Amino acid sequence: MTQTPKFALIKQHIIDNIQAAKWVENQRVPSENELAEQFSVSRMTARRALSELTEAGILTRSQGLGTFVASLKSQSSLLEIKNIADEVQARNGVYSCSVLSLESISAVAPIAIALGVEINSQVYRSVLVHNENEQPLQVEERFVNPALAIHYLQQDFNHITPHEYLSQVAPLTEARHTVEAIMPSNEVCQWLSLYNEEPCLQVIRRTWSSEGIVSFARLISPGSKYRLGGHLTFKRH
Amino acid sequence: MTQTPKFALIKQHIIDNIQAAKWVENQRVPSENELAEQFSVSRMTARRALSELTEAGILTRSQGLGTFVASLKSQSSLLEIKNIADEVQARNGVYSCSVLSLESISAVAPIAIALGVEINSQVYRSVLVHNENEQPLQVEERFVNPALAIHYLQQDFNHITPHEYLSQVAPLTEARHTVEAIMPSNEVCQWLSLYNEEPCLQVIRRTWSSEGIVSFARLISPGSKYRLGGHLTFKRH
DNA sequence: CAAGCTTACTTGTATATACAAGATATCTGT
DNA sequence: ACAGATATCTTGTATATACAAGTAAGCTTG
Repeated sequence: MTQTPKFALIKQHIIDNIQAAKWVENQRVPSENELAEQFSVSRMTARRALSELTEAGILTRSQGLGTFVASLKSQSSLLEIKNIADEVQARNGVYSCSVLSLESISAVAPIAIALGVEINSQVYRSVLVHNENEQPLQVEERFVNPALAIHYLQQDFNHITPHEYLSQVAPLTEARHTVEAIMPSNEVCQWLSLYNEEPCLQVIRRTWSSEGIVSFARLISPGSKYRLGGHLTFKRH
Repeated sequence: MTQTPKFALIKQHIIDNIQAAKWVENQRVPSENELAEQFSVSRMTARRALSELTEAGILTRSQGLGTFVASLKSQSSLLEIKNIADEVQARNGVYSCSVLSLESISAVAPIAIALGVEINSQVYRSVLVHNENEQPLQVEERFVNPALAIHYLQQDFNHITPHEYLSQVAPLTEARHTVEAIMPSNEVCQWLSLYNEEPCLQVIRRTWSSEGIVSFARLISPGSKYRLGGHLTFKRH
């Protein structure tokens, strides 16, 4: 009947008022009943507009008090960390991958701690080089908790990336990353075929599933060939 | 009456089935009417459970077809880029800031293009050094579109960071970042008091408001002192 | 056989209603 | 003056109902 639903019109009205700075941070916005009367809709429809904007982080509500414009706080923005195979394909490159090592090793202290397993227990380790057009782009050294990915060593990582495989067998619930600029070790220089020393971007990623820590990975790329790109749009409407 | 609301129980039931892998990716989940009967609730209550899980990205719905378990796809995760003053304070450091330069300059081509203004028009430029415990931690070189932040040059950046000020005068709608590992120029080495060459993390950030491109910033930090930290929890329930 | 109609199921929008529960100001009795 | 009850606002949960609209299967008809 109506081209755009009524609740969407009310949402837009609220967003407009906030963006025009007529309603400022922490200011009260009309109540469900007021909006219902103002727009000649039922309370449930007005409620839907307020609820969805609350879910989107634009408003905050509190029972008994009312609904308010949310504070923007420190406006921290987000950087997306994508699958490297997807990234290469997205720019029409040819992706390939070489498995340099795939083994079970005895976990030394820092690795055992990072994986939450006992020191000197067996863990899986893989070293892959991701290539774009046959040129090494990133080396991935990964330690995997064998309890959560029993068949890790049997995988063919030319067909499925370690991250994809692990997401299947142990659905991720949490991830932590750190990004640093480092000078590569000699070993990494060899893996990446770097003849001249150059700074590299290192991403360290630890992933959790509901069962515990799944894996711990170091992703190292030469600064001249790789950058992390991020893109974020704030308020959706 | 009921301790936990009915719609929350239904949500939990669905999440449990997905996490137990009883319902897998792209599989259909019970319809609103089926859930309503199964849990002896009204359709609207069952609908709420499905809608909220859809909003959270756990399910996908399509009119006429049904509701399905969402695919995890490439599970790209997100890295938060925080305000550096907040970060320093969060680890109990003393934050301070030195303004090295604050001026109006003539925009050379690459800067004019990045800001979307005419070549050789005047733009604002600031160079700040952010310190933690009196030690330089990051240098911020920023170019600002004067049309969108007229009083930029009159600000006291010891009281408000450029990012905070710009967020106030021109609410951000979009941001793009790239993160790279670079070797610092001599100029940057001086600003950061680096005596030995070391790799640095460079974040380039462009920000948009509804009026256009607001600013273009280079944030450079020594690799030995600074890393970007990210943390993401996937499914909330 | 094939094009089009019907039917049954799905989700999407909208309403009217009821009661619960949190917050706040006002009124009341001591 | 103060404590407690009350009234009245707010949001939160839940139901029953109605119709709209997208999808897919089966059935009808030429």
